[in-house]
Amino acid sequence: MNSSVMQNSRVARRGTAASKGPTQCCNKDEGIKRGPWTPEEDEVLAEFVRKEGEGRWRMLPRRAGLRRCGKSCRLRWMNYLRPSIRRGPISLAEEDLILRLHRLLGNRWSLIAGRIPGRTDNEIKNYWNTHLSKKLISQGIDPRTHKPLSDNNYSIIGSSNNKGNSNVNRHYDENNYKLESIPITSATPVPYTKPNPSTISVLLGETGGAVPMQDDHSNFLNGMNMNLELETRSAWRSTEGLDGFGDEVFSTFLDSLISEDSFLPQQQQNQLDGHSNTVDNISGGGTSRELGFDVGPLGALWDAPLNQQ
DNA sequence: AATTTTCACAACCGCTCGCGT
DNA sequence: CACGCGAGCGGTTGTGAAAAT
Repeated sequence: MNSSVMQNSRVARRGTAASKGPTQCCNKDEGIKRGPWTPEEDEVLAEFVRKEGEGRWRMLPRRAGLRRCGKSCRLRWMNYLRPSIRRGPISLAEEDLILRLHRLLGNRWSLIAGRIPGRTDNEIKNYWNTHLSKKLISQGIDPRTHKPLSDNNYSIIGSSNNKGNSNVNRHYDENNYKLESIPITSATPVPYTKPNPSTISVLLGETGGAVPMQDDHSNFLNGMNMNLELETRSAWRSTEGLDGFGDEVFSTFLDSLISEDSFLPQQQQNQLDGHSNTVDNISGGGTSRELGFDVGPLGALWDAPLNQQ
């Protein structure tokens, strides 16, 4: 996504509200093509966007002569054709950063992607679901909460290892990581709802589902005399109508959190404490700096409360 | 060698918000 | 204020490839 404003303001907003009806641009009739894109389609789309610029996605297919819906065109461009997209495997440094940001932000993939140049939200989401969540589990860490698995009755919802059966959640056996299928009851899915800051840790709870915010974040913010509401308000500013914290403030705030300099002492402290630490175990020494980021000086907070439950 | 299962990721879907009318 | 459009987000699904049986 290349709209940082949108990235920062359009944080997770899945909700329980009634639908506005079917998406209008994606009629399944009218010969709209679906499925994988061909090189020819890619070329047409890329050429058109190069000439005309991004935007007006709904009109684009007709104007470009593509038999795709606008949404599909936009997704293809954003996730695959954009020149700024970085190809190749996720590096250890990127993985480290994803982990840190996920611990801070939860499943807000576009926000996370916004801090990792060249990577898309979709790519990061996929990488998380297929690699990182399993990696954390194998190290005894709950990928939802970034806490030790033994603390929770653990289940993963939202893992993409659900191929071919959308009505099944996969439970990881925390000892051997085998998957077992459990039927979803009507009460199982947890729709995304905007959490009240005071009830965030409740929303994080044991039923699984999308995790909007994590209470270790709140602890660490509280630990810094920074109210959880700062983060919450920043993340949900669009829905709260809050203008007290600008995007640039939140951006700076995030930058400060991925600073390595002050992160290290906490890592060492955690090791001394004999606790496992997500980043410790996984990062392999990757740094934000390796990614070419200029991060701020405040990162001491990053890891402070992880094991203080 | 054939079939089944698992994995990885591209693409889709349903939903929401901002904005213009 | 209500409505529709354009756009973006996160969860889910589809599918080809690889691995296992």
